[in-house]
Amino acid sequence: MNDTKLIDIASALGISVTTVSKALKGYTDISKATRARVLEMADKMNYMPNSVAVNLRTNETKTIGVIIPATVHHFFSSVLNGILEEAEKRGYLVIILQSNEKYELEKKQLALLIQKRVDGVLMSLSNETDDFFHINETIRKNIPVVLFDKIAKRVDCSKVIINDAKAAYDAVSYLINKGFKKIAHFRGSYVPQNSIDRFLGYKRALEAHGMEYDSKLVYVCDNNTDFEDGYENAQKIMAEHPDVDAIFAITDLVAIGIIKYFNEAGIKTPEQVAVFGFSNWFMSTVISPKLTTIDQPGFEMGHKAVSILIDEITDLKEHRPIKHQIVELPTRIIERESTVK
Amino acid sequence: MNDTKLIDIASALGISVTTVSKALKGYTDISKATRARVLEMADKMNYMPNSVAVNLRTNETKTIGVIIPATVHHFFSSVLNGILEEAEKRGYLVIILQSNEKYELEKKQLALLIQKRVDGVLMSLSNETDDFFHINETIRKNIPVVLFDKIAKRVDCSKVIINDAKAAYDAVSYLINKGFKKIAHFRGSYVPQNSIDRFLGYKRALEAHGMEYDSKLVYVCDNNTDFEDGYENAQKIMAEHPDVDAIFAITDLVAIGIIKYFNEAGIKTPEQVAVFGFSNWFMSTVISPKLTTIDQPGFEMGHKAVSILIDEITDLKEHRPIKHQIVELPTRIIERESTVK
DNA sequence: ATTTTAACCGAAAACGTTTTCGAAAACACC
DNA sequence: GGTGTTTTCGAAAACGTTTTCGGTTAAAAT
Repeated sequence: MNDTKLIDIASALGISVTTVSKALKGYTDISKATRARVLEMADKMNYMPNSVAVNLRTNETKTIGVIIPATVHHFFSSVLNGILEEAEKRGYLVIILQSNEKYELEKKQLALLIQKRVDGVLMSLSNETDDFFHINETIRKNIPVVLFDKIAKRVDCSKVIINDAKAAYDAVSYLINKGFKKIAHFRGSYVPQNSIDRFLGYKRALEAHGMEYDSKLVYVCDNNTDFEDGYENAQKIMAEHPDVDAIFAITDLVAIGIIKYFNEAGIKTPEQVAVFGFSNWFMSTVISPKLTTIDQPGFEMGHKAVSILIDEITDLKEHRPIKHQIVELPTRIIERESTVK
Repeated sequence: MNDTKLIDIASALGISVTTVSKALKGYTDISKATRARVLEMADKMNYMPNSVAVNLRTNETKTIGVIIPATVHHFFSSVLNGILEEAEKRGYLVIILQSNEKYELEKKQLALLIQKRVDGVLMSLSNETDDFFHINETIRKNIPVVLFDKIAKRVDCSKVIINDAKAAYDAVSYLINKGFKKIAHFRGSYVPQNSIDRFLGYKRALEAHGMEYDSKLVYVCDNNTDFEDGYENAQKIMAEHPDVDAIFAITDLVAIGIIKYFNEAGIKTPEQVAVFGFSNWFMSTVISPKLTTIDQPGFEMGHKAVSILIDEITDLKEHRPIKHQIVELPTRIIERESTVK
């Protein structure tokens, strides 16, 4: 254990800790000469400031907390990637917590982060979360929060999102323009905003193009971890509505479940039924036929969210007013085989 | 900002900070009565200890650092999942850093973690890493390190691994027993231990079954982020060795690249050429034909690695001798369509 | 009535920094 | 030689805890 601290440098040089500290931090009231001596000695003794002490004194930890619903998830790991890169670039470390889509866990973890004195928090809400007191409390405590992807419209903070409704609208419009007549939707569960918005986009696109919305063509897939849901509902819809000719799925995972079933049941995609996914996961190029989907820029989302968060943190520190922003990242249709005859 | 501290409780109750602190921590020299009063007041004032101050005083941060080569990677995100779960259960937070397979980054990040005063470090080495000074230095500073998956045999610390050589040996033996005669290997780059070990397992299996090892049947795939490498080398091998009848790939990603090419080129899998992957990524069930592969227990690996690390941290704290352990997690063959005719 | 013991509490130091403020020294000017 | 100015440094407080050690009081024992 050769942990050198300020006092070691000070006594080695016969000067005070104050002077050493100031020399290292470039204060101007230290002469060039002693400053040089300090720098040299610090280097020689391999000095590294004790972050914990610095944190206590400066009241900032240069750490941000991140709460996501899951890590084993292509989209979220992309976001994480963006977060880590941008945070590192700006000199912040990041503590990750995963809520496993549980509201209670999410709440507990947020409390943990606050206690750890993180400088700010990045969150994507769990599917269960429909009460936002814990988030509002955090904001009230002057800890900046930025929400991404799975957000709550009613919380007053910065957000980084895609326009789920528009993306879904575009997807379904695309299908309509391709000539598909009976378009079903495999939606997600009822609470998350994305799920609602994508459903609304689906519905609006139908109505905008003079097609009748039929609630019986909407199936709920609320399992996020495997493609069974898509598989089973595909089976079901073909029994109940054998004349459906396209399905817009809430995620690539669901879409892949659908295609899996179709492949096994000998239902041709896209000839008999076209399939449209959402998110552009890696595996959407692995499945055959390759999946048409919406590209959801996870990496950029992580980048942007960190960037906004750190800006708010520094604004707060310097007593500048912080203005919340809602950034909407563009999405686009990735056309592949599952929708082109 | 309503951050209550010990002194707030103390003055509200007309007692000293010492007493409050002791009451909260259950010291026995505080009367039942005042202890109750303190607890109640702390609850009422919503007291949460300032971790930074505690850290400084106790000289531990209850935080562990994790350095992995990549986050957008099915295996590593599984490990991360295990790490997060076990760490949370044991009251530790985790700081994630990704090296992007770069040695210099890995080194810098380790320094960052040390400066942050993490209590221990979990690492999976980058592909470039062939110098271990930074890790040995960390250990010398009495910061426990446990390596997982991509380890260095020469570093003296605990490790959690699979037996890559044996797993590869089993895979190739399986192919041999299935009657495949000309088995190629798509290996990884030359530095990482896994890559070496899987290659050795391949070679030994051939030799053990009286088959000749031919270095011309070994192709190098050193790109870890997409399946192009597998795709291109599949193309190449079919030109150079059209009579190959099985390929053992170093990862599922490479295997999927191979199958993709075969599907496009009309080469039947497994009829003409069987394909064997490694890791059991999610997408190995998405590809058609479904991929036979080796199950690599990422979640358990994360779990175990954290468990060992925290044990070492507490042993160290209580001045017990720490004994390094090498834990080898079992793997097994997942037989799917890509190898059964 | 005195001593012993136990129960309860608090002063103070410590963890390693940062920053304010004042003091000393050096220099300049008349 | 006095006055003012600049340069350079350090003492000390502060951040919020934890823990040691001693002190006070009350109860128990003699």
